[in-house]
Amino acid sequence: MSKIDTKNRILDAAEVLFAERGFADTSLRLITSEADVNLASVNYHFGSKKELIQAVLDRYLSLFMPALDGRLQTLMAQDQLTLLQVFESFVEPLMKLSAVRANGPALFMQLLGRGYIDSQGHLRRFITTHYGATLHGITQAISKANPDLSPADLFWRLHFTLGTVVFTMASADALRDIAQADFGQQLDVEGLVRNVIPYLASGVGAPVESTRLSLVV
Amino acid sequence: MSKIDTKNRILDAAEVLFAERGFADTSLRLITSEADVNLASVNYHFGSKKELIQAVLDRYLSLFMPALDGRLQTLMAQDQLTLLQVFESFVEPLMKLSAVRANGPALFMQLLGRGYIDSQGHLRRFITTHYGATLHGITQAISKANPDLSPADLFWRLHFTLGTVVFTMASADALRDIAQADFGQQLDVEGLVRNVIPYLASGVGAPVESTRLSLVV
DNA sequence: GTCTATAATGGGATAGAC
DNA sequence: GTCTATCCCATTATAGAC
Repeated sequence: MSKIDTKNRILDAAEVLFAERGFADTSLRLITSEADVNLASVNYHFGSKKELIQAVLDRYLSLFMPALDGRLQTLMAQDQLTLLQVFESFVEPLMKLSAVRANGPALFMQLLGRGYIDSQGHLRRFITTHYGATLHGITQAISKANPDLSPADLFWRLHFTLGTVVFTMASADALRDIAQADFGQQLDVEGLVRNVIPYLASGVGAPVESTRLSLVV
Repeated sequence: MSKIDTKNRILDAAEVLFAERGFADTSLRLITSEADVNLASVNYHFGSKKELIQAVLDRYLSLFMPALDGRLQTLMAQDQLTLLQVFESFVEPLMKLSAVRANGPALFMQLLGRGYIDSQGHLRRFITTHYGATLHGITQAISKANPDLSPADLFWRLHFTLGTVVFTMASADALRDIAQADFGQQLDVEGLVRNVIPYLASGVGAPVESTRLSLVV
């Protein structure tokens, strides 16, 4: 096995620890000892812990977002599309993240969940400024698949969906252990993702009337 | 206004900060200065930061869980019940948490989300050991409302639901700000909860066949 | 029960030799 | 680029006077 450079050793160790323990609970000392590199090298290569976190996330985002973008554009060229199709278009870009490393898809989703909850809105801002076009493409595709949704409903349901996915992925390891112990079920990441898709599509496509009843003025 | 005792001053300050910033990012120094009590009093009254976190959560859990339990038992006495009814039975026990403090319902949901993601499974274990009977009642009610779900599907979809709710609530403040700015929409907590219910009910009730199609072997 | 003072630990970051 | 040594800061927790 060839020796990989220090920078990538740090990234590889950091993303696993960040995904498992969250950003705040992962010290640079832990990362560098796991990566078997010197403590000072993090600051040399990345400048600070915060910049390391961004680098870890962007290794995935810079692959995932353009791939998703392409998928969505293909989809939008169709006359008709369903919510199921929209959500299924996420799967392949996600699974291709195994190019970064074997369980890249799971790590990415876990990091996304951590990032959205941990730091107060840093990640949200980073994504909307850097990948705003792709995000807009998502809302357009869903709008086309379900034109009945008002912009406000669409906004909320997209965030419900995000919550479903990132929370599930953030606790995926624990949940799969339980499913294995209690039901003898073995799901890999793609199986888990495909398991959640009908739930998402059905939730996003739910009738809106009952929502309206309880709006507060 | 009457002077409340130190213990409750700590609890009141702690839960707000925990909900806003997460457990790891909230120091005892911040809590005690916000509560205007002495730093050492946390350890005197609660023993440790960890026990303070549990006390904060149990102030709500000890009210919410029995109330939900009663609701579910009433529901189970009916001949027929729908998923919407099951999820709507959560609303009143949740809203009654405003007895603890004005925005108790929102705080509780945010703390639940933080707890499930932050500490690696501590909260999950705490809830399953202390409130296992109520959790079992939830699965029974959903099973009765939708007998087609296999135990494994039910397990997954319940956790999808949990993810939807806690993630939404953990970022509720930011999301409501955005909804206000972009759509002029003002939702209070109950409005938000009732907004999410059709999504949940529809997701949990989604057909299971499409799930099966794409399971990976 | 409350306070001050301090212990003990672990964190991020950096200077400077190699 | 890498390493050691160290700075400086913040944390939790506690001892002991009041």
